[in-house]
Amino acid sequence: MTVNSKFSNALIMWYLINQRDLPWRSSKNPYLIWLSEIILQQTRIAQGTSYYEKFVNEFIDIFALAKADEKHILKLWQGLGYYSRARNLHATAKIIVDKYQGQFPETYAELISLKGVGDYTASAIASIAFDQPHAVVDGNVYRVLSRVFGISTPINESKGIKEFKLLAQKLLHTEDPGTYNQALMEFGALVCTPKNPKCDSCIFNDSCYALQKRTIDKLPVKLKKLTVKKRYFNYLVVDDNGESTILKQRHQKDIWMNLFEFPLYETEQILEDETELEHFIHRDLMIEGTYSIKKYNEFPILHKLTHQTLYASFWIIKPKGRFKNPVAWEDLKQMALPVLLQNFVDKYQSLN
DNA sequence: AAAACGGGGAA
DNA sequence: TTCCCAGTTTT
Repeated sequence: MTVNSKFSNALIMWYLINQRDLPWRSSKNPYLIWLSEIILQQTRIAQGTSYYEKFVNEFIDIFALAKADEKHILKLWQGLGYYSRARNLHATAKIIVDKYQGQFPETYAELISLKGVGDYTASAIASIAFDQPHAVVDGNVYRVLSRVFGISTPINESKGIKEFKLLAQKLLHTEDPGTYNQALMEFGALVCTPKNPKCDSCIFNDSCYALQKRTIDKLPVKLKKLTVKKRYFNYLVVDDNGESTILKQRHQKDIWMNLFEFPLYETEQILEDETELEHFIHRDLMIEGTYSIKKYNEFPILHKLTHQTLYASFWIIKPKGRFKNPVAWEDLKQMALPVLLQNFVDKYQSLN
């Protein structure tokens, strides 16, 4: 028995006993595998599972998903983040229906050409749904392989990306690549965890390089730190006695693309009073001039994203006359809102 | 090659 | 706080 098959056999044995019972594991339907993989990109199982259930219940197959409105899909996606995944999900569903007659392509090359499907997801679908020999490399795989084999090449530079992909591919259990891939990821999620890995009960604790060298907490190596910029958002919340408000859809290439929000006035720093807002309100919101305005939150609400920290102030505007493009508050239930906005709406409505 | 893209949970 | 999650796309 080779070193490689020893590794994959041990892993698969461990997996058959210790795997979690997850909803997408009961099927090899490529639609369900694809859906679960998109949802789980950069997302914990615990967070993604309920979304998977929602989507499966709402869209039983690729045809149902392709026919849906993007607004509907975004609403179901609300709170999961990285909303380009939802937009690409819809675009790809249409492509599968229109170009492939609803049948998922089975080759890696065709799969990776789909929107929102990169090397990881193409490999996952090809191996899990179609038993093809493509190794996945996700965060779990980087961690397990870097520790067990003592590889300190940075995982976020091209050299490391290639090296780990090559190693994962070399270790691949070609008889059952789907199970091998899932086993490796599951092992990283349950045993070889980022903090406090369970080395005592680890099946590789007699050979693990990092454990022997006491470098578990040094691996995998990840370089670079991200820069976080600050932004100051002033949301203008028109409230016509709880009847209607004004909502805008974001279209710019920016955070939350295609989600809805109240009219936004962004500033370079925290806005203390409303004088700077008045021109904007009159020009973009009001048809007839008079209204009252009051700051809702004394201190800006902090909302942290990966690359930016948002400081949000909400200004409540009670119009005396008509205003442009009113939307019933009731209709907000259908619109996808960023979590920051949904939290505000929930709090605001509980007070009225 | 680097930066952007969400939100949440664990330590 | 910091890290990072079944990564991909754009710059």
